[in-house]
Amino acid sequence: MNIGEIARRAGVSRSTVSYALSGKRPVSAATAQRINGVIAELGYRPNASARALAEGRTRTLGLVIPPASRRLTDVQLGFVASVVEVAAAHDLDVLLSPSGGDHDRSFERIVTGRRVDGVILMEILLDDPRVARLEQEALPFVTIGHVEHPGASWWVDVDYAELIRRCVHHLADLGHQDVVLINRSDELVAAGYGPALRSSTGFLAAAEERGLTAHTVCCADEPAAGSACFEDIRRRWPEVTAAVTINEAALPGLQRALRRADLDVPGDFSITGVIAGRLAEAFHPPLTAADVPAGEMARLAVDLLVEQIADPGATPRNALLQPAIALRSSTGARRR
Amino acid sequence: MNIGEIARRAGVSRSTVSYALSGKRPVSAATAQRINGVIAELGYRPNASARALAEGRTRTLGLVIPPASRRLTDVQLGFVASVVEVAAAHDLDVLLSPSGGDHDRSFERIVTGRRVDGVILMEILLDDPRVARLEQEALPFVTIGHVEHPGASWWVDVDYAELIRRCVHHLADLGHQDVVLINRSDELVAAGYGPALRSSTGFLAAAEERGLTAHTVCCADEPAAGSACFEDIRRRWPEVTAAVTINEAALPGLQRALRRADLDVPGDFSITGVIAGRLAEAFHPPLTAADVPAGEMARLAVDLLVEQIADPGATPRNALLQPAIALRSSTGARRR
DNA sequence: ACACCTCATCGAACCGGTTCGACCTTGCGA
DNA sequence: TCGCAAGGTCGAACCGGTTCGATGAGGTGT
Repeated sequence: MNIGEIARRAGVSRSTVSYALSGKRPVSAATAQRINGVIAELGYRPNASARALAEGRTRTLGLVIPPASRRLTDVQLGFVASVVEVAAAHDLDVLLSPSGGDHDRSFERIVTGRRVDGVILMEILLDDPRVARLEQEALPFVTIGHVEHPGASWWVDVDYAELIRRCVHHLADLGHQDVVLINRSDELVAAGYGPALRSSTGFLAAAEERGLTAHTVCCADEPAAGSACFEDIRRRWPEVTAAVTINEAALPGLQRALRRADLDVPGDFSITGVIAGRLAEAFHPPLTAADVPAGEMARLAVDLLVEQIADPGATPRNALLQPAIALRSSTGARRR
Repeated sequence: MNIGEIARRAGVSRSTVSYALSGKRPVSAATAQRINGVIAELGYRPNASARALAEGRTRTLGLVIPPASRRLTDVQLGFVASVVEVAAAHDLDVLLSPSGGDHDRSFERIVTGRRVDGVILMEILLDDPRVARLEQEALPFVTIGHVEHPGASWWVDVDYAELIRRCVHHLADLGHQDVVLINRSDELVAAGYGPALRSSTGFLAAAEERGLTAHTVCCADEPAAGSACFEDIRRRWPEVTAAVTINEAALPGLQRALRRADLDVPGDFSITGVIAGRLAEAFHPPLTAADVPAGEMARLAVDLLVEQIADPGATPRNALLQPAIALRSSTGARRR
């Protein structure tokens, strides 16, 4: 079922079939109809590899995800699904590449082998080697999160510093004096993971603005660590009455530790932060938190990438999202 | 940076470079070294599209996932991540295609355009049109779940009927007389989703074996539905003392409803079923449940697919997994 | 010394599309 | 009536690899 076969059966040349399909040159109505008839009859579709070779583009986007060993968070998973869906709307396919901070075989295969027209890079570090690699390869790309000094680059990010700042102000308004930030894992912070670092600076800055006493702790991305972390906080700083967190994976553990300590939320202790809406709703009570808009980020990322692919010379654009904090039931006035 | 350029700089023909790279014909040590030197210097990698066209295979697997609109469950997400990782170990890339029961554009693009060497089909229905499509296209594929009458086909599945049967026996051993199955959504059941149907039959059969009174309900895949569903159960069958479920998404709602009804687990009410380990641990108390081994399923699925691609004439194989039920703390003796 | 074989390499064809330039009609205006 | 433009089609080149058959150089056996 190749284009030559179609041409033969329709009694025309291969180029005429090609033009009938692409519409890049006029084809007489009679011929077009004959060709379309044959195509429909045989269920023909052009071979994607051949087309990619000839056109010099693959109609495929690469999506670099964190390695599976480090479990993807709920937000990240929603993001992946949305990217695939938005790309499909553009008639683009999505190739997945699990890759740690260092560029591994999978990443190299996609980038150097010209398997994709552009790349979306998830969970980038403040100084990410893969960014340099993509620039060197002159492959269009959009990062989720931005590097420390995003000269002229394309990215989409959530303004963690600002969101955390708002959370702190919200707690201060409620009368809290002693607050803690439950950050993500040590390793991520050490590796230079932007959201973790920016949350931390935003948190400390806001606490200072409002004259609060602030502590920050790192917590591995799993329930057990959440419990341990909370107990640690109670032991070290018993005066703390509210927590801000961006660590979704630790929430179940946090919940359990709160119950064990027989603390009522928000009566005895307030919790807020940046949390996927679905998880915030699942908490008991539902969490007052900013929801990372994974779907919108995916749409923006794909749109930016498509724009960049269409015109590689365009001046880079970016988007810094500031989703609103949804008021639910986990924050209340200080009461001790 | 194409193979001609490498050949020119190494002073050999294109075919010699190709043979040096593939090792399919001997190349003298001196020439090989010269070629490798040039390749390393220029950072050359063969163009994936050209190679795919020439070889007739893309070194890419297609993974058909449920559409993003229907949120992927935790297990499914773990599965996707594992598939990508296992495929990467085989030096294969993974192309994602969101597709509902009906074959849509994305699915057709992947299948007909020969973009992939084989397909893994998630969440198939008992009678799935996409299976027929793949057979017609003579494209190797492995299904997750099996169709009603899997003549000679390749698949991997979890033995829901058996697992649910064991759950019921476990509850019967603890003295429970009245049990309920909280199944997945009406729509899925109506569409002929295998695990839902097989869970139901396994549940009823086991209850009969042990002389239990059994009820089954469907529940949409979201927390709110879980609450409503549980309240409905209490109202209709107040004598029920234990539930078996495969609906992970409803768990948070179930949890909330239990608390509202002031029921202690497992003192007043026992819960078990087939649940992702991570979610089972997050429940309060941790759930006694069978864990769907997403990682192992992914490994098996990819291995089977690779085997089938290597030898399309091989006799089909399949795997029916029966993971053990992990005893945690959500089931106890009947006490009323 | 000659035939013969092996090893290393080359050139050409091929995979299945796209695209460019050329060609032949046909219709229109001057 | 002739010239020219536009419409429709074709053949050939090209994208960047792989693979097959042929060729030449060098070594061996008789």
